[in-house]
Amino acid sequence: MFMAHEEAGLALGLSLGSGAGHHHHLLQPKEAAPPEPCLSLSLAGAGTVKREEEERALIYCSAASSAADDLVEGYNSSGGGSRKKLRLTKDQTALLEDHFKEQSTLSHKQKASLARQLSLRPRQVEVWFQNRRARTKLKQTEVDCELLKRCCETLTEENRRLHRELQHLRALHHHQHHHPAAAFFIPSAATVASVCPSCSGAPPAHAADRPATKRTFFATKSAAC
DNA sequence: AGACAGGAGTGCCTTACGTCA
DNA sequence: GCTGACGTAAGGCACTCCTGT
Repeated sequence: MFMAHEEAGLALGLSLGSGAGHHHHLLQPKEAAPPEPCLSLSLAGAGTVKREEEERALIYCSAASSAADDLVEGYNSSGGGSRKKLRLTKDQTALLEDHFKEQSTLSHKQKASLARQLSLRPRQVEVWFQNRRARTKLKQTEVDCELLKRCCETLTEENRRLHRELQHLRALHHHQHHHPAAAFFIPSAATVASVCPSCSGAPPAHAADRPATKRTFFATKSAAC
C-alpha cells in the first residue's frame, strides 16, 4: 500500500483532523485527549471515493475544528486534567435524531455536513451515532428478552396442557383396548394447531452462515421465538 | 451520596484493497 | 494473467470510564 503511493509519486499529507479519522487515538493519551488537535497522518490519494470524502472531512476539520471547539465548549483545552463533558443542546440532539431516524449510519460526507451544521467535530457526530446505535440495540434487546420470556411462559403452559391431554389419550386408549366398542377419539382443534408458528419453522438461514460469536449470539437468538 | 444518562476512549473484529511470490 | 497469503486502513461494535444532572 505504502509502496503504491510512493510509486505513484503521491504526496504524504499531514492534515489536521481526528474528526474524520478512526477512533484509535493512540497519539492522544487519555489525559491529553480533550482538545483533540485533530492530528492525523493522511496519505493523500488513496484512490477511493471514501478516501476522497475522508479528505474533505479532514479539510473541514482542519479549517473549522478550532472554531467549533470554541463554540461547543466541549472541553477545556487548558489541560487542567479533568475534561468538561459536552452537553448537546436540544436543537443539536433533535437534528441528530432526525438523521438517525432516516439512517443509522453516516457517510463521510453526511458526517462532515452534519458536523458543520451542528458546530461539532465530525468525531463527535460519529460518537453520537455509535452510542445511539448501541443504546437503541440495547433497548431492542430488552424488548426481545421480554418477548422471549412471554413466549416461554406460553409454551410452558402449552406443554403442561399437552401433557394432560396425552394422559387423557392414554387413558382413553387403555379404555378402548379393553372396550373395543368405544368411539374413536377426535382430537380437538387446539391439539392439531397448538404449535407456536414462530417455533415450528427451521432456524433462520443466516444463523448457519457463520459461527455464533459473542456479538452475533444475541442477535441470532432473538431472531426467533 | 448514589443512580442514571450520555459523551468519549479503547480493543477487537470484519471488510476492502493493494502488494507480492 | 490468476491466485492465495499477507499487510494495512477504516468502520462498526462491545465494553468501559467518567462527568454532569
